[in-house]
Amino acid sequence: MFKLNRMTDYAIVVLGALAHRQGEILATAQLAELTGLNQPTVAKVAKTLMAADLLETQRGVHGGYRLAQPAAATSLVQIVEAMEGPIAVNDCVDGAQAPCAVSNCCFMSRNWNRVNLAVRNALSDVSLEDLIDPAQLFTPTGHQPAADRPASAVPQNEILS
Amino acid sequence: MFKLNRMTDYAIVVLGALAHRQGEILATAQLAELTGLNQPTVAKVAKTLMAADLLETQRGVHGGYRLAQPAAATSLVQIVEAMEGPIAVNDCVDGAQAPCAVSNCCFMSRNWNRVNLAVRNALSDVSLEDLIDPAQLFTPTGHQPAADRPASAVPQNEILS
DNA sequence: CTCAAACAGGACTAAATTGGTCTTGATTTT
DNA sequence: AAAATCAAGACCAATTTAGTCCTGTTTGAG
Repeated sequence: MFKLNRMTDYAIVVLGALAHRQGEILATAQLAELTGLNQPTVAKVAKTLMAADLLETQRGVHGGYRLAQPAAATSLVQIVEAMEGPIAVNDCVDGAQAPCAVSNCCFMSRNWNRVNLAVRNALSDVSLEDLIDPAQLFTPTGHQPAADRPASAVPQNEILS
Repeated sequence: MFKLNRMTDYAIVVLGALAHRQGEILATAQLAELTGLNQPTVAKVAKTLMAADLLETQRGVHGGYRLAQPAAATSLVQIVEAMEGPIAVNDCVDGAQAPCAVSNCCFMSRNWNRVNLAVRNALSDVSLEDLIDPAQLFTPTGHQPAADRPASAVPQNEILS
């Protein structure tokens, strides 16, 4: 447990594909093909990443997405927070989405913040470039999408495996 | 996000109560009263903590639970792993519960393991004793359980807040 | 100027997970 | 023997997550 959402996994693969074709604008259909995800899923992920300014978009015919910044400049914590909201191991932590229900906040708060910061630092030390290996990624012989297998039996995130 | 389960929060409060009454054997009913949780919830949490050898039990009349080791010797990672299983930010990591679906494991595996280890270390650096403050915890004037409020509106984990 | 390709934004449904309760049985003390 | 207590697991409800779809807007090509 303590696992990232599947959508976050997808985001990393999509960003990886864009990093591999550095600077190019890729449409969701192309990204879907490169990553093995379905096009609507790619679109959803891209929308979320747009809201966090991790992607730039070009609308209209021949539109698509490209990285807003180099892969080396994008840290894992940016991606995770883009997809899942602020890192907050519980509601006692600064930045948690649900506010403390009791007005004089948790007496453990200081310690939880310490834990939270440590976790956050662990993620910020890793860049998108660190995470992907462009040489092996998104090549024809690499990974095959689960196109011919029942969708229920094979979750899409196995492409990360 | 990246949040601990509510059950893990409960576990910490229960362990905190036991740490406060160091060495004493407390029944689930007593723990429920001290923590503001319901007795069945305490029982469920205690069962899980038993399975991870974080508690010792005494059955029969005047039975109950006590810490299996001092609070300073119990790290947060032990508690989290007891309640949620091994720390695994995704399935590409050693120790993940779902195995890699592709046989030659993820090419990102090495990097994910690095991330995972960093997160795990962040949790192992904090002991149960660090986390709780016995002086303020479980005193009559401390926190009042959400007894008179509708259960649906107020999740039990606000006691951590 | 019109059409088609592509993104924007959000609503919606289904599936999976989590949280909480309950029941039945075993153990120990009085 | 009875009462108090834990053991183990089944079970349902609530929440969260994943995935799909629809309607609108923008842009380039013909």
